Amino acid sequence: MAGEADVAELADMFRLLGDTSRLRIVLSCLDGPIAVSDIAQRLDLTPSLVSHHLRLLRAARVVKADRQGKQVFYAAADQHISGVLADMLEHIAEPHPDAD
Amino acid sequence: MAGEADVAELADMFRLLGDTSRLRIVLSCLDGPIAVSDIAQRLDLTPSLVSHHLRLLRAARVVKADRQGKQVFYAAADQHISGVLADMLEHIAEPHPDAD
DNA sequence: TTATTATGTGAACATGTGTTCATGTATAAC
DNA sequence: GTTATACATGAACACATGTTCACATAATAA
Repeated sequence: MAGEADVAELADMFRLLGDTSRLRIVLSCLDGPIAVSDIAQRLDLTPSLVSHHLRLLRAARVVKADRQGKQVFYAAADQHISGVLADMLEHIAEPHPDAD
Repeated sequence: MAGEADVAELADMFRLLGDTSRLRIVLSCLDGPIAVSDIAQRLDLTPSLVSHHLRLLRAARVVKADRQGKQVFYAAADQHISGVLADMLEHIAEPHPDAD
């Protein structure tokens, strides 16, 4: 169903979304292009930390950068990201018949 | 868009899928119910390791267990999981105009 | 009961990684 | 040129976590 190389890349993508700070950054980028400093202020994180995370997210093509003067605006790279998040939110929202 | 508690649970789910071994285990469960020992053999992992991972996956309701005699069969918990994996695979499969 | 198979679990180690801090680079205004 | 702002980056620390090993539990068979 999925090749060996795909599995590694898949895991990389999910691992990126598996951190709270990074996930919040991605969610902030879903609404539209937003500058690094605005993300930092909105999430109460240091600009340094946000930049570190954005570098990883950009390398994995989760977000794309767009420089405008001194500021750099980041936005979600494509629709699949929001699709993944929507599906996962549905999974969480599902009622649990607490079967253990 | 997403509450603070949801973000934490979302991140937990993605972190689980962010490990290669665990992701392969989940993928093995997509085809249908499969026993622990079969997963271990198919993926060349120790049954102990598979069991450790399955415990986490079951706790997060990614997979569900079904005991049948000595064996325990695991399967994907719901459709959202496969949906998430499909979307993420599409994201990876997308052509990259190598813009850095 | 004992023996065997299948799975679960706790501890310990090794490795990965998120965060902070200090510093560096880019762009704009003066 | 200098100064200020916005962002990026490298090192170092602290912590989380995947894996292994030894052992425990569940279920079947003799």
